[in-house]
Amino acid sequence: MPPAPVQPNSPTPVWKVALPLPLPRLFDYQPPSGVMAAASDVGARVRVPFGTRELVGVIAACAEPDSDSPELKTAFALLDPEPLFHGELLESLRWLARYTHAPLGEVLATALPAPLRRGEPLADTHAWVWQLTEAGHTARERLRDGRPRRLADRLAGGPCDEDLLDEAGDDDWRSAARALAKRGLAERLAVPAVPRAPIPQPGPALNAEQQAAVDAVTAAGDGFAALLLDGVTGSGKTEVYLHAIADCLARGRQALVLVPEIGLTPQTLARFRARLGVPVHALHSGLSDGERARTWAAFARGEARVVVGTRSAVFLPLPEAGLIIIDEEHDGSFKQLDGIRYHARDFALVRGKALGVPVLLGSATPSLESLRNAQAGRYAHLRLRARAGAAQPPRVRVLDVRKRPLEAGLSPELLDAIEQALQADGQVLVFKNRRGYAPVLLCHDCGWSAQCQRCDAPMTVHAGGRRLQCHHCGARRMVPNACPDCGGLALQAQGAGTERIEETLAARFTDVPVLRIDRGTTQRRDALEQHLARFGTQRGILVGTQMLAKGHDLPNLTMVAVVGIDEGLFSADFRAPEKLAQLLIQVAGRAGRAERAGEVLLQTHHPSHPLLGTLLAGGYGAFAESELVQREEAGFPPFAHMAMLRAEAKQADACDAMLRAARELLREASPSLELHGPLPAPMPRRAGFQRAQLLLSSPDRRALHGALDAALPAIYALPEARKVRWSLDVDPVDLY
DNA sequence: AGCACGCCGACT
DNA sequence: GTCGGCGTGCTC
Repeated sequence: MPPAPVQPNSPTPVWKVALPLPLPRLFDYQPPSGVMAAASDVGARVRVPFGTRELVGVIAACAEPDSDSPELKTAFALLDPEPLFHGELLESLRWLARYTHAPLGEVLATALPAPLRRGEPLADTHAWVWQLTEAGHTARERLRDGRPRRLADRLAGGPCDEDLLDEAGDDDWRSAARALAKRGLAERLAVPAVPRAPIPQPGPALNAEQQAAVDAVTAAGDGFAALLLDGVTGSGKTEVYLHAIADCLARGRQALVLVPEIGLTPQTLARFRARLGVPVHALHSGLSDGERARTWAAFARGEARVVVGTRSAVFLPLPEAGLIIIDEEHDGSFKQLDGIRYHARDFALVRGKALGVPVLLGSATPSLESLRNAQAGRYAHLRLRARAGAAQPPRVRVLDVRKRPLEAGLSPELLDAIEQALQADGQVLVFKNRRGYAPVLLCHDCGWSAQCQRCDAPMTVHAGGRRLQCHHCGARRMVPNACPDCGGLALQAQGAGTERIEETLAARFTDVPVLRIDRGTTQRRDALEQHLARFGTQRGILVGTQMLAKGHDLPNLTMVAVVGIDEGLFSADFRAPEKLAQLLIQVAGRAGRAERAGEVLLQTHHPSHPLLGTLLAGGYGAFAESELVQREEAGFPPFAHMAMLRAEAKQADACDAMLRAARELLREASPSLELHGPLPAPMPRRAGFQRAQLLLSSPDRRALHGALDAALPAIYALPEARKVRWSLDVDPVDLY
């Protein structure tokens, strides 16, 4: 093809390419010979030379080259005939890059499954059909009776999908098809997959509150709306989701459902699949690259209709979007803690707005951010107050353990209560937010404690007291026979983790099974389900961490005992009360879901702590209201906006120097910005690196972002910045 | 982030 | 005399 004529005096446009590098700029490339750079290329991937290596980037713009750029290199190849990113997704990702102050190339790379990031073509999602050839049509009548004849008769009416042939029941149709193909009578063709019309199955009737919630979502129809579905455990939020999705599908639209990392169970998927009557795609860390890439492609082509996925599913293209749901919207796993530090819930809202579709946020314990938005009228506040069926809310009792003798952290009263619950044929859950045998190994003679060599953190005792393990860098070693400091033999495991509680309970209650569920026993995705299924509904004791706070129903669970909450009551982190309250409500929600009323025991040294008082007297709503007042008085989110600049290096002074220089630049950019630090990180040394941080805060989000926009180019250029690894976290969740 | 270039220690 | 330590600087 001859090159298109170029306007005289107008420089030839080039591709401005976003590369997956921590560099805040685009790179200009000449298109390969015979190709003109055109605006329609924006969003397509290109393979380009970069230094001595080869990278895959995305064309972010098509324009004249920068006047000050060096001699341009030529791109190797345009990888996409049609741009991979376009329309809403590209614009939303541009917004995310601006909001997180991250390079566009890195944002676009994190939005892609690995094969696409590497430059592989968009995965094939074609369906396969079989059809008779012309020869097949004429020869059909002469075929003998048998499988090939029956298949040919079936195909005589037109091409037939392989899936439908599978469903038709003749298990051996494939060999018949091969036989026909060999004789040139039939052929296999790739055709675009077409979404099948949904065949939904009816579910239980909705109560009035559920119906009102579904109506509110459907009323939003073709426009953006944010709706907070605030419903106690067991109030039937999932039924509301299913009805809203069914309505979305009936309108021929796609639905995206985001769930927390541990919420994507085979049971959840099975329920969605059974009810919606369309293929429901799952997207989580357990899938292969190929599966993720195929799902991405199926959504990009508009073939797939429903996805239930964790955090990264928020990056799926949704050309025919109709609804976005975020289940357990308060859950911390929606925030990515490394790389591009995005919040999937917040990004989902941005996408919903850009797509013009409703976004439904569900939780029994909404985040204070979302409650504030509801209070301010930005979100519709939908409430589900009634527990489905006849289930009673659990009775909650606070156990004062001051001056009580503790055995593995369990008081005699708690052990008695467990005994009683077991005698009544119930199941008991003992919840402790600390895994391992004991959190510390201490020398009773000299006070030495086992510290990690590479982190400023004590090592946790594991394996029944025989091994030490660091939960921060993964280091492991054996427990020494004698104290390394004084040589004494008085080494003692201090405190109790799930392992030690399990040991103690198993020794005391010898006639019932004791099952421990934590990251140590339950690595694999479906292991939790398998363990709980084997445990069944017999009387017995479950010991576990966070993992047990939600998920699988335990219909015979009559008592929940929560131990070790005192750290949460007095943590320095301003979000600790919110996290603790959410955890207590979630754990308590596990008890008494069946016809028996459950019992919840909270064991604490601080029975009169206001958090417990408010939570017990007024529930999560009352807690949240009083906590919001305190956040406002203290100038914390959601009444202020924050960003955290973190630095790590082998030498502590390098971090400090970098953050001090950055602080000067930020101060120049905005005199009103609140700057705290540089301060050592809560764990000043981790995996051998010294760490420090600078906290930025402002009541005005625009002021915060303006200051960052103004100062970041200079921060990138700081000589001190090259001596450390630094990162910026907008809306950090962990300050301490 | 990679990767090359560059200038100082213990080895074939 | 070389292999290799990681400091510094650049990438269209």
